[in-house]
Amino acid sequence: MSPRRRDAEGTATARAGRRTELLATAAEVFASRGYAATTVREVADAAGILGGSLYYHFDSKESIVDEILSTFLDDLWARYDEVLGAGLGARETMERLVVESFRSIDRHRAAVVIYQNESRHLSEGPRFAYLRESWDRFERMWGELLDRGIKENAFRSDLDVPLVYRFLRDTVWVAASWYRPGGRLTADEVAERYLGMVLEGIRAPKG
Amino acid sequence: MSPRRRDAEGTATARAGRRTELLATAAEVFASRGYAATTVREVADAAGILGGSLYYHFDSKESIVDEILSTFLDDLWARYDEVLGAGLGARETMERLVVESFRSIDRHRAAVVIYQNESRHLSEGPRFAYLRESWDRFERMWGELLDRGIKENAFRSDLDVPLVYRFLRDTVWVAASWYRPGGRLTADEVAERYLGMVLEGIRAPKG
Amino acid sequence: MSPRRRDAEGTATARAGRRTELLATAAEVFASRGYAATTVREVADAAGILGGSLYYHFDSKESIVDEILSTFLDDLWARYDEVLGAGLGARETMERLVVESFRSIDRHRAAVVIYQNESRHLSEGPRFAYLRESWDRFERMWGELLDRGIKENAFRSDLDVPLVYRFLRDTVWVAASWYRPGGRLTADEVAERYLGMVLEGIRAPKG
Amino acid sequence: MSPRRRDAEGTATARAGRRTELLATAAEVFASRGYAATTVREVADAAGILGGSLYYHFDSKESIVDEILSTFLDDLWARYDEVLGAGLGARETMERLVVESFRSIDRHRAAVVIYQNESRHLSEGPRFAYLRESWDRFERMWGELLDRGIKENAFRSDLDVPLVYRFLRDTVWVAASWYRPGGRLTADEVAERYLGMVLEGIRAPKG
DNA sequence: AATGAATGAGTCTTCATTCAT
DNA sequence: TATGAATGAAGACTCATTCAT
Repeated sequence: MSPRRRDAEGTATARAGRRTELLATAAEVFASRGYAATTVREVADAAGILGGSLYYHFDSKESIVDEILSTFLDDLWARYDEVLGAGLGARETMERLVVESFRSIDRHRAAVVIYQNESRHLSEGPRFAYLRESWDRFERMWGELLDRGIKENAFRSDLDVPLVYRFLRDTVWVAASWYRPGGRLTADEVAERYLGMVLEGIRAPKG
Repeated sequence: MSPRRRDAEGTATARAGRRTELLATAAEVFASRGYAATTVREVADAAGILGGSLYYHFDSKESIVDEILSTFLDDLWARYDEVLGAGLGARETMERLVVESFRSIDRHRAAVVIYQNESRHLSEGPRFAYLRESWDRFERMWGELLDRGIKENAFRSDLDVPLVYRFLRDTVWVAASWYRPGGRLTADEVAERYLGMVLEGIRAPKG
Repeated sequence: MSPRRRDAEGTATARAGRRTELLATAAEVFASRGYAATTVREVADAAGILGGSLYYHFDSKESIVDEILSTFLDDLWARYDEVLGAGLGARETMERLVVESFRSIDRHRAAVVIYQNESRHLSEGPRFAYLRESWDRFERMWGELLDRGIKENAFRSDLDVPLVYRFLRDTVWVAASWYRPGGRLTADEVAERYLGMVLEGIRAPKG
Repeated sequence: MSPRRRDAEGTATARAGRRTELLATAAEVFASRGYAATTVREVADAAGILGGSLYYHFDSKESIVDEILSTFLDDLWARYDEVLGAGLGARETMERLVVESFRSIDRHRAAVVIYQNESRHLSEGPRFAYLRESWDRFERMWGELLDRGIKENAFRSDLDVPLVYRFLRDTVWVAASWYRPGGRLTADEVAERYLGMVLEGIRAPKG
């Protein structure tokens, strides 16, 4: 690699790095104060620059959340698609989807919190059509998986699928509101315990 | 009872009725658009009056959410306290708490949504100390209940109590985001299925 | 007329009156400082209210110019249409159009100045399509009138119609930049002298 | 001439050339969007550089218009002064002034548009005193010329001089708003037709 | 009880300008 | 010469709140 090339890459990387940095900062602030209640100035303060300076990097407050959420969802669906394409049985698929979900909470905690709290309101605008689409794919994915699991005798046959889908969906994501990377449990450990609870129930086995 | 008094009471009742009406309207709007993102004017529009007119009934936007949330929590804890005071076993206590929770979603859907979405942010202000208190009572209540249930051999002894507490807590309340009174299932039916899932798990029983 | 009705009308009139007042003030300020260079605050100052208060009456700065210009053009075309519908000869039609133009400068001086200075820029937005339409009608009107006048032998046959059209068009409206209602000459007097100049030329008659 | 000197001159010339280029670009943009409504960034975009880079060449946005307008006016008055110093009769003087005016529109179209649209507002600042002076010289020049023409029996004796002055003044310059160098008519042809109209009028000669 | 008009602080955003590189 | 990142003042607009009627 010539020095020239290294330089050019260095600059491009630096630029992308600054963006990523600002997005991470913004995500943190949006997650903790709420998107609507957060002022652009607060985001800028947290980034150590002035309010107006953010607009050198981003078009608008909205485009900031947009980028935060779409980055998260792109990453998430890439992992999900890998799992779904692996040709596994329903229960193993479900287990791995749950693991990937908790891992994505680990990587994108702030984004997940925003997704959880704001996507319902944001998805009304045309700019956020992808949120609705993601939502729908989610619903289809879990619905089909539960149905398949029942057929494969992996899940109980008396499940109320739409209801279970809702609980699984929400239950995974709300974890973002309390999970702290580097805390007592790793993402994989949380996933394991969560699966234990969901699959086996919490009642003591009859003796 | 003199006619005078009846009049006075009639007026007072009418006034209280109007208040309740306005609170219900406001709760609905706050729930669907988010508290911070909702303008006083939107609430007033939904109530068919002008923005300024709301201030005849309430001191401020904040005092409106305040009243919505405290009404809901007062009612909720009254029911919880009844259950807790009944001297039941851990599992039955848990079952009845879940049932009361879903019933309260049925009665206060909008308030629960607001509680779910905004209480973290709101509870920072001094006016909303009761939200933090309620949160703490919640945590203690479930923690003690789970511990007791394990001792009583009602729940599996290998539960990760803090984790299970979090899942139970969130899992119940997020139901407010999709539950519609008068829908396919009554609150009690949802509670029953939910309990089935949580207690027994979703995995098909072996052999 | 009952007192009730008088009251209602009084209120409606007062409301419309306030709007008209604010529009007149805004037009004056836009005309003297230029639309883009005028701040909403300057308009509000001139009206004796605060900047934000203007938004009780109008949606945006743009909607203010919009209303100023469309009011002026509606009035202008109503008068033009009367003249055009009167079945007069080309020269008399032209004379009366010029008179009506100067009269409209008298009634809508500020609006005409704005129209003159800003319509080119404004008409690019979709909201101001009517400016382009008015412009086109103008062009057609004068083109046809000049052609007809030449056929009727009212105007010289060697006129370069597109060129003359342009001069007539601009020449009339720029008068708004110096005409002051209540000055040395009335609108009708200016029109008369203007017509003398345009029709007969300024060169001394030979012989 | 040493190579060194040639180089230095070459560089100086190149620099001056870049300046001129940028000024032409800026003039075009100011003319089409309006000075106040044009951002420095738009000018830079049109020149293919970044916003901040303009400040290597110019002190401020204001100094750019300043240079555009003063260049134009210097050139214009140099030509006018030649005509005025030639000792011609009033009518020939007037004809040649008009010709020079249209020629200057040909050479400085964008500058003339800016002059026409913005000089009233700009001339309020101290930096643009020369605009007011030019305006005054203009007025005196035309006033004296018309008076002299009447005395010399070149123009009709019943002219309303202040009025005719205004029409001549504006009428010539507004041509900049539609004239396109290289169009159907050359500047001299437009001048000729314009003079025909102004001198002889547009009415068909009697009998 | 409610209206209509206004307030004034604050929000998002723009933009001329600066400056290290 | 030009770039990229930032500044900071100002601009349009919003909105909770007030108050005379």
